[in-house]
Amino acid sequence: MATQKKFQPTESELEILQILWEKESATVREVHEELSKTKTSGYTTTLKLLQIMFEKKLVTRDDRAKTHIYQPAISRQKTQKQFLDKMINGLFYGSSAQLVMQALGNQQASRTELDEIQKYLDNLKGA
Amino acid sequence: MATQKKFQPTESELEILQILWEKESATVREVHEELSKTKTSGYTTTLKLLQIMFEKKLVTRDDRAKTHIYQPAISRQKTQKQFLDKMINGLFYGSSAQLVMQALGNQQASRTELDEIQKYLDNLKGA
DNA sequence: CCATAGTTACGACTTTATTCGTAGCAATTT
DNA sequence: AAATTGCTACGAATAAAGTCGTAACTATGG
Repeated sequence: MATQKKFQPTESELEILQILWEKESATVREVHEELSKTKTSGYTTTLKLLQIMFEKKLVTRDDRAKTHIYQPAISRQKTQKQFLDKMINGLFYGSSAQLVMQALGNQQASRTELDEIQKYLDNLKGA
Repeated sequence: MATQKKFQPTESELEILQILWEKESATVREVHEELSKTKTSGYTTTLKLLQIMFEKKLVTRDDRAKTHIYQPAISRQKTQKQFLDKMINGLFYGSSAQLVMQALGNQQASRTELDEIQKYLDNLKGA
C-alpha cells in the first residue's frame, strides 16, 4: 500500500505530469517543447524540474542512453484523487456531494455527460 | 462584475477564510485560537496573514476599535468555483463530468447524498 | 501613576518553489 | 582533430509563502 503521500506535486510539476501522462513517456526536450506552448521558462528549468521530480519519485527515467527518457511514476487517477480529497476536505466540509453539485452547477456538462453521470449514479445506488 | 481574479488565496489564507466563513466575523485572536487546533504557528503569524489578506482584499475589517474585526470579502461559493475550475482544467481535461465521477467513486457519498445529487441531476436534465 | 496584558505594525528571517547560468561530456559535422 | 551541437548535472540567484521578534500604543488593575 504505502501510499507515498509525502510528495504532492507542485503546480509546475503537475503541468509536466500532464504532458507525461499524455505522451506516456518523453525526453526533456519533448516535455520542454510542449511546455513552451504555454510558458516561457528555459530548457534547463524543465530539466531541473524533471530531475527534482525524479528524486521525489514522481517520475521514473531510463538513463541508459545519453538522452534520458522520463515516465510518470504516479497515475493520473491517483493524483486526481489526492487533489480532490484535499479540496473536499479543505473547501467542501468533507462532503463530496457538495463538491459534485457545485461542479455540476458551475461548469455546464453536456447532455451526454449528464447521462454518463446518471448511469454512474444508478450504479452506485444499485450496489 | 469585475471578478478580482488577481488574488487567489494561498493555502494558509484558505484556512483562515474557512474560519471566517464559519464565524461570519472574528478578531485576530479568535482566528488564531481556531487555527491553533490544527497548527502551531504563532499569534503574529496569524496577524500578519490577516493583514496581507486585507491588502489583497480577501477580507475586510472594522478597525474603529483597537481590536480589529475581520470579515471575509469573497464568498465561499465563489472561491469553491475558482478552485474547481482550476482543477477541472488542470487535471480533468476540462471535463466537469470526469471530475464528478471521480469524486463519486473515491469518496463515498452516503445514500442521502446520492439522492440529493440525483435530484439535482434530474433538475439539470429537465431544464 | 505605574506595571501588566493585549493589541497592531512591520521588518527580517526561513523555507519552499522556480528559474537560470555554467561546466563538462559525448556525439556529430566539417 | 577541432569546432559545433545537444545533452546532463548542479550550484546559485530569485521569487513567493509563511514565520516570528520586537517596538509602539492603549486600556486596565493594583
